[in-house]
Amino acid sequence: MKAFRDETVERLSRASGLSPEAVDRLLVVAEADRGDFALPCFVPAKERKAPPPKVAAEIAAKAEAGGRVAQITAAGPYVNVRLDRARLAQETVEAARAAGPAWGHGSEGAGKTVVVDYSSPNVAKPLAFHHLRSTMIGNSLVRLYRARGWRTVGVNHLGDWGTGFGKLLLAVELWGHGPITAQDPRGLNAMYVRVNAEIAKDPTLEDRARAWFKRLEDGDEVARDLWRRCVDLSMREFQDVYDRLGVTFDHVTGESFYEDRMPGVVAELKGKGLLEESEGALVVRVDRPDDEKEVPPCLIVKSDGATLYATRDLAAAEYRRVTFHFDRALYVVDVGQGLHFEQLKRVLLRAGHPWADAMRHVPFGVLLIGGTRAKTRTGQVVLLADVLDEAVERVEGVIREKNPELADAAEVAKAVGVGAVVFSDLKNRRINDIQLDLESVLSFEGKTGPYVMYSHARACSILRKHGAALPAFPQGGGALLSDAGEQALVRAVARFPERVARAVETDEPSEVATHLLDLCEAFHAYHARGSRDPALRVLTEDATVRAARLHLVDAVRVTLAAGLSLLGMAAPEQM
RNA sequence: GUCCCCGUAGCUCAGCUGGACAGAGCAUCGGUUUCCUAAACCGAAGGUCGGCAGUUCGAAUCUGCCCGGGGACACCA
Repeated sequence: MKAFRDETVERLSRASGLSPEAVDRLLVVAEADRGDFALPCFVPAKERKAPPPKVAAEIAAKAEAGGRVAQITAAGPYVNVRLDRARLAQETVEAARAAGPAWGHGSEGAGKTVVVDYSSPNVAKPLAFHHLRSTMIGNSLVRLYRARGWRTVGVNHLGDWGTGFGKLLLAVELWGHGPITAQDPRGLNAMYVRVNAEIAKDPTLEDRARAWFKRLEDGDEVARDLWRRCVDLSMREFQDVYDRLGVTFDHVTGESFYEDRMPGVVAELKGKGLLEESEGALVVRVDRPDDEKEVPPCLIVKSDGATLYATRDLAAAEYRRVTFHFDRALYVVDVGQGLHFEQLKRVLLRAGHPWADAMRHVPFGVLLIGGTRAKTRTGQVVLLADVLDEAVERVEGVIREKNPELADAAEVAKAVGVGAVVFSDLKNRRINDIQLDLESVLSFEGKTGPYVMYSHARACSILRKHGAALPAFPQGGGALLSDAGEQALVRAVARFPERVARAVETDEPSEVATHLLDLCEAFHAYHARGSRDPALRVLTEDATVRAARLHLVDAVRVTLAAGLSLLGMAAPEQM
């Protein structure tokens, strides 16, 4: 598609006298029935002090069609461009099939490194449904960046340190370590919920929890031992869910990993004269004279001498910079932490680290339950593992009903069930808050993961039915893929790579998800019309037509498989 | 109080680096299975793009104010 756009720009540039850059800025993608591209002539008309329709007519008259451009016509104030669709069909199908799983890949990230911090759950709590967001958005971003040539480093920054642990150790002091010895992660969580409830009733317990964390930080052996066992227990449970989701990391480093680096961070800030005492604590002021808003100081050391997560994030940022030399660092963390990352970046900049500008908070909306934010502390959670179980079970039911012959039904149900949950999270823009609505997460009709996977399975089914290897693309076959249904597929396949690039630019996996839905819609409509008219089937009588259509279906299959993979989903060949 | 995000059909959303008539899915109603998987397709109905100004040849898209919802604002992460 890029070659087609470039050529369009070149021809319009020559005809209009505008620079290629100017044409490229103005050129829009037209709706299919109007052509392929359109050039609105309002801006050039203004410069020439002539009416837009006149300018459009002049440009259209001067422009020469040819090559990849079939037709250039004026329509009111617009110049419409129609591409050589036979050529577009052929080049697109050939490019997609040649690329295979690498369709959509690009090289603009070559030589650059991105560190992606995602999932990063707190230890001693189970993975709840809302953890899906950071986990799957981050997982997808890693795949997307890698596809566009970046070297990627996926980091799981476990919350295994902090006052939360003090609370847990306090709980053990109060009620014993039963859940730990019993290897019972849910019991551990119940204890965490209970201790938070107790603290809410009796605020003096808060201080005792802080004291426990201080003991941990000071290296107290009892505290250390309990802590280690809690972390191990949680990690085993996390890994189980990550395996089911197909999520992996390059570096799993808890906040505790930075424990011995924290004094260095504090010393650095002190050495640069940035630390100030405030109400017994040490802070760095990060407001600037030209600020239009208030940016409160960043708290580095608490009044009892213990550190905070800002301290650890500073240590982590410096560590990642030194270790991975990143050109970009993403933090896939909910939108509520915007201020924290703003402060973090400002502290680093004040400390003379210009690379901090490469840090990007990639925010996402929170999960709402009954209109209010889901909180693990109050125990008001839906476990992620339970949702996955439920989804897989429902899919098994659907398979029994619709495809009882399916050989590896259990495996397929796992893939489709998990895919349904994953896709429900990735299909919308990150920033939207999401209401917990299991019915829509577990529905398999309409714009869902199973719908996309089903499209892929149907494409595979047609190719399987054909049996033999695909014949060569027929001479002049592009012209056989010329009707509206086929052209819609060609366009969707052709535009896939630019959507992937855009997903990376905007850190937005939903760019890919919505594009796949568009493609699926076109594919199902194309597929269904064969029910009415055998001549419109892919596997039709005419061998030449059949060959051209098979190539197109294979290009669709390649695109769906590549897209699903970028979203971190499986693409079963049957379901 | 200050700041951030969101506000498009009954519900969930797409469209938002401004461009030709605002699109889907779910739900509702009506069709399609001797036919490449009906997890599908086709059709009907459904919208003051939260409101008011402004910028512009042109605004769902940009700016300001207001309203509504969510969130952040130091010793939690």
